[in-house]
Parts: sequence; structure tokens; C-alpha cells
Amino acid sequence: MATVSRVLREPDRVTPAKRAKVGEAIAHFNYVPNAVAQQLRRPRSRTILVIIPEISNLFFAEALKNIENVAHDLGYRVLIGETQRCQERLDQYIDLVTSRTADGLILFGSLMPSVLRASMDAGAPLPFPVVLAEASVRWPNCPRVKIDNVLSGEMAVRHLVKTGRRRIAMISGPQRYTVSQDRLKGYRMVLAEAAMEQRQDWVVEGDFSMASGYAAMGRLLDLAELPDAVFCAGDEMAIGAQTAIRERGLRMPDDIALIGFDDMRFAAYASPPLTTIRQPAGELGKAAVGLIKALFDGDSIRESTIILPHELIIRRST
Amino acid sequence: MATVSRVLREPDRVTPAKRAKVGEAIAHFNYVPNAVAQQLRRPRSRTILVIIPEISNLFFAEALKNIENVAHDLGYRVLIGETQRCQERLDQYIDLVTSRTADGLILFGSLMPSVLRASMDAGAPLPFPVVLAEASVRWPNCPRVKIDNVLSGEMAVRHLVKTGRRRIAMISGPQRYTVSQDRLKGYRMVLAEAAMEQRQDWVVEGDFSMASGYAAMGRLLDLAELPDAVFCAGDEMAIGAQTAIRERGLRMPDDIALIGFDDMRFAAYASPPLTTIRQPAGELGKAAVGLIKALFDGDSIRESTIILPHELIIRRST
DNA sequence: CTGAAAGCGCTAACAC
DNA sequence: GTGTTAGCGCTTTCAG
Repeated sequence: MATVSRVLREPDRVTPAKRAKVGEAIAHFNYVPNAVAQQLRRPRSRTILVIIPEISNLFFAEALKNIENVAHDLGYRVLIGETQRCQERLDQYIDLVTSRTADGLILFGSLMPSVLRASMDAGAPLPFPVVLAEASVRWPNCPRVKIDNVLSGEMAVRHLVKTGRRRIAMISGPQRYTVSQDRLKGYRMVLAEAAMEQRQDWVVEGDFSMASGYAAMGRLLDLAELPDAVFCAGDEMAIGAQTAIRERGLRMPDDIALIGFDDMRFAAYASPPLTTIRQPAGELGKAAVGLIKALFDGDSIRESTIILPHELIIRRST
Repeated sequence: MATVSRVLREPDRVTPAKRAKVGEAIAHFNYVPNAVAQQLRRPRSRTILVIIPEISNLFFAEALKNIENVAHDLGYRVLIGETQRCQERLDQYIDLVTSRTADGLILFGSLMPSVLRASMDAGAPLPFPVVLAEASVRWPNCPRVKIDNVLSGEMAVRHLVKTGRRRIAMISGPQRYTVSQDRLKGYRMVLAEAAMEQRQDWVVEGDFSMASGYAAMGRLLDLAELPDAVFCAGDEMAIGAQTAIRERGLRMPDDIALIGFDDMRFAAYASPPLTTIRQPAGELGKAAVGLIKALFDGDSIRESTIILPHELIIRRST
């Protein structure tokens, strides 16, 4: 048995003759090592758990794809958990790492595992490697990768101002998420800076879905005082908004300019093609894997924050 | 140790007094059973491996979400593997089940694991539970869930004929996939049946991406003999095609009618909203879990095929 | 009802 | 270089 193990793991430490013999036997019996038993003996499972709020969100999908790729190249397996923004499901997935099925965690979304919250409240160090991705909160001793949502919100609105818009509205994300708050903050910042009118009813909250963008835009268009530009905190909401605008017979960008957020792949095919702020989803995924790997290897990079660059993509909706 | 195990697993077989005491200890030491060790002793890992070609495809994302949900309710964990249509990565993921990290496999896509191909060639029974989802091929002794792509292709084109179109083109999927072949077959069927013109250059092959739909439509529009309707084998290609049509200043459905396939969530927000054939992605996922569960439980449902109903969703592009 | 003891299949340390 | 041995942390007999 031990020799078989060696042949599979460190073939050089076995005589070629024996190696061949064992190899034959392996082939003959169709032997595949039981990974569970291996894991029990080995210190690490070489598995990364990635937790995302929802799998059908294209931003996460893109990040995930890159995580998979990089992890795979590094010899790690990736386990994906979808929480659907439900605390209970999140905590169940966390069991995978406390029970050592996974070595560490890349966590997307704003939900926080109970175990981590508890250990933090107790002032204890994090019980296992975690990296926060696109994190809305800051967590002591925990590296994160994100973009600067305030700055990118500013960039979006500044572009609107620069192209001559004066009555700028916003369809924001749910305000319980810091990401959403930050983008809104960026919006307000620029408006204040440009000494432009800030109306309460020009900010409508959506939930990042197309339906919510459509509804929010509907409310904006019902206003007596119509905005001449709208900053949408997400591309899907922007696409919903476009539909609403088209239905009212208004033209973009002439009547209303629209800027989105994310640059998901549908943005370029919208009607008109959507100007947007690109979030580097892929880069974010890659960076997250780099961070977790460093944690695994014991590098003391805790507490670091990587801010990835956002980018203005000008298309024809502005 | 044994008692702790019992308290966690079959509390009723332990005196309440002892149970409480053990419970306290568990809480105090923050004890979490090592899942790897548990799995070593238990016959099954209660994990389902789901393999998909690409995670960012909305059809898979939707199916996956339902798989996750149902599996979760049944007490199964879901491991997701993305092959990116690469045989090597597929085979690596299959190791998860041969090495008993997963109990069985739900397989999307047309790639076939080498192990399975080998065992089939040898006339042997499948070495572990597999269900084929939206399978392009048939596999002996292996249950599958799918829709009827020929019939749904027919339904799409028949709708075009019924609404008075006479020069119907098609943007097909890659012909190396049976799914794509089937939809094309449906198209040809109806055309033949209606004794309508079938032109070689009215069928252009895409790869399901928006970019390919855009390019394919461009080629169609360059033709001397313009079609008055196009059946796209996927919604994303249809959205790409819409962009091309708009850019040429043509109107939908007046100049050209367009019908897509899938009814992914963007279809309703396209411009104009896309008429399409709905594939029940969610149902498909649920059914797949049901099938694999039955396989786990030893029900002899092998060789069954579940055909899920497709549906014509009429919107404004036709 | 509970503790002791025997493995699950493997790897690593240890002899030979 | 290779076989033997001792666990990894649990579950499951088996006694008591």
C-alpha cells in the first residue's frame, strides 16, 4: 500500500521496475485513491469555498470563472455556494470550512457568517482563512479586493455633468448594502461639488434587477420635473430603465442620458449601447485567489485591501 | 467520543442528562465534527457534482439555482465544476466522484467524461450515478432530462409562418452540438412542410454569443435576397442580431421578424421585446436532482428520459 | 445507556 | 528502496 502511494505521489523514490509493476496493478484494478481518506491524512483539502449571493448575476459569474481558472492552475478545487442572500444557507456553507472540507473562503456579498461575527465580537483572530471580495464592510485582519464605489460613482456622474446634463437623477441599489450607499455617495458628492440641484424624488431605489430599473424609471418619468440624465447603479437596472424610456417614446441620449454600472456583456448590445462604469470582475476574482493562496501559505498579508481600477466605458446612451 | 457522536446524530439514544452535559462541552470547546473523517466512515458523501460548460450562461445559471435549492432541501451539497468545454478539465472534475468526494454527477453539455466513454465502450455498466441534463447524446442506462429541440425548433418557425413570413432564415448554433442540429432540423422540417424556399445562405452558424449573432445577422443583411424573418437558436444571438438590424436602420418586426430561443431574462427587455421559445431551465434542474436522488436510492429508473415542455412566448419582435 | 475497541483508506515515520 | 506500523477523527459494533 505504501509503495502504491509513493508511486502515485513521488514516483522518483521508487525503482523503475517496481514502479512499472505497481502501475500495471493500478491499471488492472482500476484503482483510484479515495480522496476522502487522503484528505483525512493530509493537512489541507486543497479546496477553496466561494460564496456568492446569486449565481445568475453576471458580475459574480464572471468573477467566478476567473477564480475557477486561477485556482485550478494553482492546484485548488473550487466549491461554490449560493446563499440567495439567506443567512442560514450562508452558515451552512461555512460548515464546509469549519469541518475542513475546504481550507478557506472567498466571500462575496454583504452577509456575514455567524461564526466570524462571533469570533470577531470576542476579539479573537479569524478561525480560518477568509478573503472578502467586493466587500461592503471592512473586517479586521481580513484581506479584501474591491473597487472604490464612491470614486466610480463620482466618475459616472461627472461624465454626465461634463456632457452638459444638469438635472441628474439616480436609480440606486438597495441602501442596506454599503456598495449601494457608496455609489449614491459618489453621486451626491459630484452634484454638491457642481452646485447642482439635488431633489429627493430624483433618487429612486431599485434592487439591481431589470424589473426594478423599469419600475424606478417609470416613477422618474411620472415626475413633473423630468431629469435629463440618470445614473443607474447597475447595468441590469439601466436596461430596465431603457425599456421604460423607449415605451414613453423618449429618445436616448437626446431626451435622457443613461449611464450604467458593471459593464456586463449585455451593455454593449443594449439599445442604445450603454455607457457604463466597468468593474473588473475577472481581475477581482484573480486577485481574490491570490490573496487566499497567500493566506494558505502563511504570508502575513492580513488587513491588506486591494483596490482595483474602474473604468468609464463611453457608448451611445450618453 | 462515541457518546458525542450519538448526541450529534441520534440524540434520542442518549439520556437527557448526559445529552445536556455533552452539549455543554460541545459548545464550550466549539467542537465541530471533521466532515472529512465522517465521510471516511460513511458510505456516501451526500454531495452532487454538477458539471456545466460555462457558468456565465444564463440558462445554466438558472438550472443551477434550482439544482442548488432542491439538493439543499434534500440534504445534499452541490459541487459545481465548469469545464469551459475542455475535456481535460471535465475529466479532472470526474475524479471528484471516482474518488468519492461526490456521490454522483449531473452532467450538462455535450462533452463526455473519458471514464464513462471507456466503460461504455467496454459494455460495462456506468461506474457511478450519472444523469444527463439537456443532453445532446443518449447514453445507455443513463437517465436524462431535456426538452425536445426538434419540436421546439418547429414551433418557432411555425409561428413565423403563421404570422405571414415567407423568407425565413436561421442563425443556428454550432453544428457539432446535437442541440443545435435538432433546432436546425425543426426549422428545415417546417419549411419543407410549408413548401417554402430553403436557401443555403439563409442558414448561418453562430456560437450562441451575442457577438456571433451580430456577425451572422450582418451576413444575412448583406445578401441580395433579404429574409423577412430569422429564427435564432439562442436569445443571446437574437439580441446580437437585433443590434445589427437596428444599425442598418431596419425595423422589427415590420422589416424583419425575429424569434429567439431560451427566454432568458433579458429577452423581455430587448428592443423590441423578443418573441422566443421558453426552455424550462429551472424545471430541468429540479428534475435532474430528482433523477439523481432516485439513482442514489437505488430506484431502477435507468434509461428513462424526461422530456420537459417548451413554450412559445410571443412578444413584439414577431 | 454508555464506554471501549475496531476499523474506514490513506500517508508518514520508521525499520529493515 | 521497500514493507511494516501507527494513526488522521470519526462511526459503529460489541461488551458491560
